[in-house]
Amino acid sequence: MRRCMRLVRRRGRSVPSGAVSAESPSSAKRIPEATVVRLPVYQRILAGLVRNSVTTVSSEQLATLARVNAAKVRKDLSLLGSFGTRGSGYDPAFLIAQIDRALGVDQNWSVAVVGIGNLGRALINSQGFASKGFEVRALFDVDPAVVGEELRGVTVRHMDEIPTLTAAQRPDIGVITTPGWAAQKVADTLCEVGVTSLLNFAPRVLVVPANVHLRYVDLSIELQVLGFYRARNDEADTGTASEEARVPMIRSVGLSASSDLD
Amino acid sequence: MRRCMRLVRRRGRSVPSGAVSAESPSSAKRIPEATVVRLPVYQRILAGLVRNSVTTVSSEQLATLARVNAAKVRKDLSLLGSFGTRGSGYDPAFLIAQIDRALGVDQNWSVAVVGIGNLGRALINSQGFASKGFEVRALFDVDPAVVGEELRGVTVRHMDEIPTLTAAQRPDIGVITTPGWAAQKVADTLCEVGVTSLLNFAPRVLVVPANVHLRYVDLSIELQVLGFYRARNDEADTGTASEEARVPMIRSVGLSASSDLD
DNA sequence: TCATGTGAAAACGTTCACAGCA
DNA sequence: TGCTGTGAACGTTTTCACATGA
Repeated sequence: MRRCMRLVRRRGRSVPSGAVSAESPSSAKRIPEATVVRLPVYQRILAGLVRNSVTTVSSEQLATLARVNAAKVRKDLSLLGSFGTRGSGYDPAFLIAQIDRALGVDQNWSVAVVGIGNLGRALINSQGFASKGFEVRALFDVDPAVVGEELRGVTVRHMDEIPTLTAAQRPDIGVITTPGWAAQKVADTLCEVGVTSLLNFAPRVLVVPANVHLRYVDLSIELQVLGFYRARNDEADTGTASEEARVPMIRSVGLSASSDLD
Repeated sequence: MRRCMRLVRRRGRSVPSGAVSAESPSSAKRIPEATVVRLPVYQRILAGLVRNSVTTVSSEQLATLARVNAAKVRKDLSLLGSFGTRGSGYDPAFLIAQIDRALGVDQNWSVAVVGIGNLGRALINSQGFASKGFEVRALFDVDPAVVGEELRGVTVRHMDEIPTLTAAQRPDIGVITTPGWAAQKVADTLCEVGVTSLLNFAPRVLVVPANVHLRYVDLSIELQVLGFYRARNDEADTGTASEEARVPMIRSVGLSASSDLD
């Protein structure tokens, strides 16, 4: 069972200690996925600060707002570069620009949504897509009642047309919002035309080529996870603590403990 | 043969005294969150096997279907107990029952959805809720055009009615599908009536009491993460490997490496 | 003085490798 | 023989603690 071992890992990760590459400032260090997931959160918070004309923010403040540990914020941000000022903090507007660059937001990705049911429609209309950097450029379904419909200026086409997409028309990101039973076929089709980033909302484990990035969003898993903790912890302390337990917003008080979950 | 039972006491948070800090009385081992998230996936796969009248499954097979490492499957399952048979494997139906129990599925949680927009409607109609163990029992919104509407047999009420819920009417899980700006207020209200499990779809970091379990589902974060990897990796290896890289569908072939990221 | 940036340590999660059992 | 269950190794992520610099 070692046939299909993936040899090509991105940049050799066993970097000798102290190997600080003195080259391009942009993608100097490897950014762990855990950090990547937090960057949009920081970004969102920073945007709020900018709207409120805040011109300086410390890692401690940012951490409080993001409900994480301050050291984590510093580590995360330091991966992008040294953008803070010792003694005072970070400039929100500048930080946003740096995070944007790291996330590739400037590239304006095109998105195709496959499966125009309730969920698909919800996503198309959601904030998430409206946000900068993402544009819904193609919609697909198989239902004759839906094909031809126009949503947000984009006409729904039949799924059979996906294979006819040219390289120029090919979306950067494919979003799968079909029923579970249809998801694998959709993924296959999208991968075949060269889509390499997929976001799957269907309750199904998908098989895709190794070069394709696949992320899952799964409502029923989230519910079941909540159910798990509900069944475990809550039975122990039901009823108590609805008063004092409220997490303090007070600055500089360590909120280290409650960072992860809760 | 376990040499020390890790009585995990770490992360002394500043919980006021009197809180029930003792370890969980119900089950033996602590189940890490990473495992909890995978359990519903296994469960779903096992259900498919049962439908196909499969009576035995090995960790290797299950791992292949779930696209994870076989050792991980065994570790995960062993946390629930020793349910396998050496030399042959696991009984899918039995395993489902065990996972169900661990997830508290037998308890039939009641769910309230707050924010009956596109997304809320999509969720209400989705498979996730239809699945066993979850029942939408209350719907809330502020829009007069929506309040009074009936969805799946449940009438939408005004959010102002949330505080009037009795303990018996209180949902086990609250789902927040409002716009971002309204989410914190909704969370506060739900927490005040004693809801201790929240699933937040609004693009906002929420502050909740320490005893409340809060999970996030955030479309724009997922898109941005995909954008990140798209911008980083893909520019490097476009064009190559579009053939050899295809993950084999062959059963029992190791897929060890490619599970997590990528 | 104050907050960043970062080695070092701790915690956590995954994978290996194999003892032990059906 | 074949597969589970699990110590131990390994890799990743978080947190600590403090040197460094504005």
